[in-house]
Amino acid sequence: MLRELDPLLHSQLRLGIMSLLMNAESAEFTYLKEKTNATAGNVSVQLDKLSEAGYIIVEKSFNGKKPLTTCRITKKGIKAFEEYVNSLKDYIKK
Amino acid sequence: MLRELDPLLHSQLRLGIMSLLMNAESAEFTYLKEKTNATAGNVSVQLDKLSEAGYIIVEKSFNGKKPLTTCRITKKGIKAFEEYVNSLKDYIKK
DNA sequence: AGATTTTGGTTTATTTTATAAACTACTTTA
DNA sequence: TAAAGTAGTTTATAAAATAAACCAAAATCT
Repeated sequence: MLRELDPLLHSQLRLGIMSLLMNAESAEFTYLKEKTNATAGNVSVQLDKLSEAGYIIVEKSFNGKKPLTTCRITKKGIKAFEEYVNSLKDYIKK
Repeated sequence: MLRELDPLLHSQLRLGIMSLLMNAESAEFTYLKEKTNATAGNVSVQLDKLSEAGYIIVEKSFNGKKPLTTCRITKKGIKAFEEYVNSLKDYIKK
C-alpha cells in the first residue's frame, strides 16, 4: 500500500522552497522567488504556510530601509522533508 | 532554476495510479482503489483525467454482469512519468 | 420471496489549494 | 517631481482534490 505524502510538502512551490532551504544555511525572499520562478504573492503565501507548520523560520528585517525576508529550515522541516522523500520513493521506484 | 513538474502527475492519487501501472501490465479499478487507499469516486475522476491526457487506456467491460474496468499505461504515459521523475530529482537531491 | 448489504462503479457538490491580480510602502532614477 | 522599480502582503479567482450522493446489479440474510 502506498504511503501518504505530506500535503504541505507535496506542492511544487513549497517543495521547491524546502529543497532550496535544505541546501543553504538560509535564503532571502528574492532568491527563493527567482530560483522557483514563482510570483511574489505565491511565494509569500507558501512561506506563511511552511512557517505556520514550523518547517521554516521566517525573519523579517530591513536592509537599510528595504524590507529583507530571510528564511531558514528548521529541524522539524528537515525531518518532514526527509520523510516526504522516503515516502515518495515508493511512488517513483521501478 | 527548478523545472516544472507535470501537474497531471504531481498529484498523490494520480501519481500512485501511474506508479502502479508502471509496474504492472494492467490493473483493475478495484486493485488501484485498494492499493492507493482512495475512494471510488476519486479514483474514477483521476482515471478519467489520465485517460483524457492519453497517459493511460481505460477499458470498460463486464465480468458476467459486473462491470470491470481495466487500466493500462501508454507509451506517452511512460514517457511523462519518466520525465516527471527526472524533474523531481532536482527537488529531492541533497 | 422479499429486504438488506455489497460490489463496482459514476456524477455532482463541496472544500481546499494554488495561483494571479491588485495593492502598499518605500526607493531609485530620469 | 513624476515614473518606475523593489520587496513584499492581501484579496480574489481558478483549478484541484475529495467526499457525498447516487445507480444498477448481485449476493446474502431472515
